[in-house]
Amino acid sequence: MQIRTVKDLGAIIRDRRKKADLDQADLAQKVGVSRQWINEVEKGKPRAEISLILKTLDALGVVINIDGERPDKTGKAAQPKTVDIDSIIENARRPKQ
Amino acid sequence: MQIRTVKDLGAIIRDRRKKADLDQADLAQKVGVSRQWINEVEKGKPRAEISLILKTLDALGVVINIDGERPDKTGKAAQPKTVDIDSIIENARRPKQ
DNA sequence: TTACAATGTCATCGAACGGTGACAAATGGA
DNA sequence: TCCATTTGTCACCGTTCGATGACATTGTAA
Repeated sequence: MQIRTVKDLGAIIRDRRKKADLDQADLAQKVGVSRQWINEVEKGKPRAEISLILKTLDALGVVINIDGERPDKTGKAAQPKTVDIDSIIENARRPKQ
Repeated sequence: MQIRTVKDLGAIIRDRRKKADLDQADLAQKVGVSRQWINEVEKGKPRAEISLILKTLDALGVVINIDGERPDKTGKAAQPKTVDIDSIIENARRPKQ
C-alpha cells in the first residue's frame, strides 16, 4: 500500500494496531507516547513529529520503503524520466531571483 | 530502500534533491518551507512535522509504501506470524494495570 | 586568489507541540 | 438493561516548532 497523506498513515496505524489486538493505551505505552497522541495520529494529525511516527510504525512492525521514481500516471508530481535541460539551464542562470 | 530512522529519511531527501538538480532553496520553495527547514531535515531533524515531510517526498517524486509484516530477521520489533494467544489473554485480563 | 553560490548556524517570535489529568461519548459483553 | 472498556475531547503548561533575517563556512569556477 502507498502512503501519500497523514490520513493514509493514520489508517495504517489504526489497522495494524487492531490486527495486533492492542488498544490505543497499549500502543501508546509500547511507543512511549500518550494515548491522546495515538488517538490524534490515527485521525491524521498533520503536525505530528516524524520520529514518533517512525517509532510507532516500528512498534507495529510496519516497514516503510522507498521505490525508484514514481511511475508517470500514479502521482501528481511526476518526475521526468530524462534529463530536464531547461531546468538545468534555468538553475545555472546567474541571478537566481 | 527501507526507512527506519530520520537519518535515513534525510539521506533520501538529500540524494533525491541532488539527482533532481535542485539546491536547498529550490526545494524549499517547491515544498513551501524555509531553506533552513530543508537543511535541518536533511541532517535528520527528529521533530519535523510529518505532513511537511510527506510534501517534501512528494515534491521529489519519492513514493513511500508499506509492506505486509516485517520479515523475521530484518527488524528489531519482529511481529509473530501466528496469533499470540498469551498476549491476547493478557489483554483480556480484567485489571489492565 | 578572488568572487559568488550553496550550505550551515544563530537569535527572535508567534504558534503549536505532546504530556497530564479529567470527563463525556461510544462500544461491546453479560 | 447494566457495566466496564475503549475512544474522543478538553484546558493547562513547559517545550519546541518553523519562518525570518542575518552572518559564517564551505564549495567551486574563473
